[in-house]
Amino acid sequence: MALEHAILVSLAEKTASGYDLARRFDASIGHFWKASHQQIYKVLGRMESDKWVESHLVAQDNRPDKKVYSITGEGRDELMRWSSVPTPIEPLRSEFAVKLRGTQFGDRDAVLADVRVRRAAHEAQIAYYEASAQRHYPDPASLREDELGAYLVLRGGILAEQTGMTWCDEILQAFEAER
Amino acid sequence: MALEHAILVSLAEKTASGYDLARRFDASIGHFWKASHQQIYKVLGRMESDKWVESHLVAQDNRPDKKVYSITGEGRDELMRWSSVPTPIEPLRSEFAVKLRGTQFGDRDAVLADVRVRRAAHEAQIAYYEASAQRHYPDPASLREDELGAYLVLRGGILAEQTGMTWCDEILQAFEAER
DNA sequence: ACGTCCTACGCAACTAGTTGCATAGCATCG
DNA sequence: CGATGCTATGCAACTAGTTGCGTAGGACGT
Repeated sequence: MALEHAILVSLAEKTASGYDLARRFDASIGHFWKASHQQIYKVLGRMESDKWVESHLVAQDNRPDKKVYSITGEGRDELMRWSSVPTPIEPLRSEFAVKLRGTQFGDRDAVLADVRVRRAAHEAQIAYYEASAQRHYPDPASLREDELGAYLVLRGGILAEQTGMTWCDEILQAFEAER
Repeated sequence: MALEHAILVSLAEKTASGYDLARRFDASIGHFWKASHQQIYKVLGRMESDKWVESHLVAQDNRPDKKVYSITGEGRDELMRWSSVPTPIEPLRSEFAVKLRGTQFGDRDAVLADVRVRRAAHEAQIAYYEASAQRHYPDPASLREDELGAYLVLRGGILAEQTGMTWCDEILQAFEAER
């Protein structure tokens, strides 16, 4: 269950409400672990019972009250414990790969159109990540200790997207050669 | 729901029992879409009610009977329909990325040990895929039409694993430079 | 005045997938 | 002769995550 730990990491960086977390998950951390607000609220409730986080209500002007969560000592202990357990290697899981494998039983042109769409999506995502890297870490040679993790994760995203694009190109080439 | 379609693709290639499918999912298709035998049996039941597949019992010597499934016309129609719908782009999902991001709140050396283990796993997987490619597709320049999809999927696996290894190297380098 | 969007929280019902177990015969190894 | 492991199917209970809906107030445009 990485969602709990993703939330702990996020709260260790900065306290937040469920709503704030949902927005963070739409942005930085969420590029590598998606979560809907419903899921976040549900898990936050469980984490509060487990004493990993605690909350207090904050009244706001012209806005609904919010419940701001912060990580507890036990939460930090759990983060430490979790970091020392090897992460299970998550197998690849790609519906697109299944489709590609079954192209001969389907609509070949539709699959190729799909590849082109995916290639464009990878390209856009690379541009987005590159811009983000440029903005937050203009000098990767000298990163603060607390920036290193986030930077390396961003690098992982860039590498993965570039690979996705390369794969798309290889697929298009192979199908064109075949025709 | 790609499991249904992965099963349809597999059955379109060759009829199989649930048990056979489970073993195929441990081998070829399963490298890109894992499924337990329980999940496969469950889904096969649903697919039979939906008339996408049909089964008949086959008695065997010295072995339990088996229920051999084959794809129906409706199943092939569904495969065709599915192939023409764009595949939703599946977001990255990596517990390891979450951990890397939170390294400052955890046990740095344990995380680095984890990276080394993962690097070795990627290396082994590449060797396995390369051997598989060599054995099944020794001449990629001249593939039969029905081999192309499976070959390209294998290529995708190799590319992804290589990227995983590259990422591990980058992480190790960055942490060594920092120390 | 009305519609739409944003902040903010949450429940209920569902689907997908995991974990643990049960059954049952035959093979193989020590 | 007993343990282990393979073939073969499946149920039950659980967890994680999705989809759809509800509430409630304020902002902002037309």
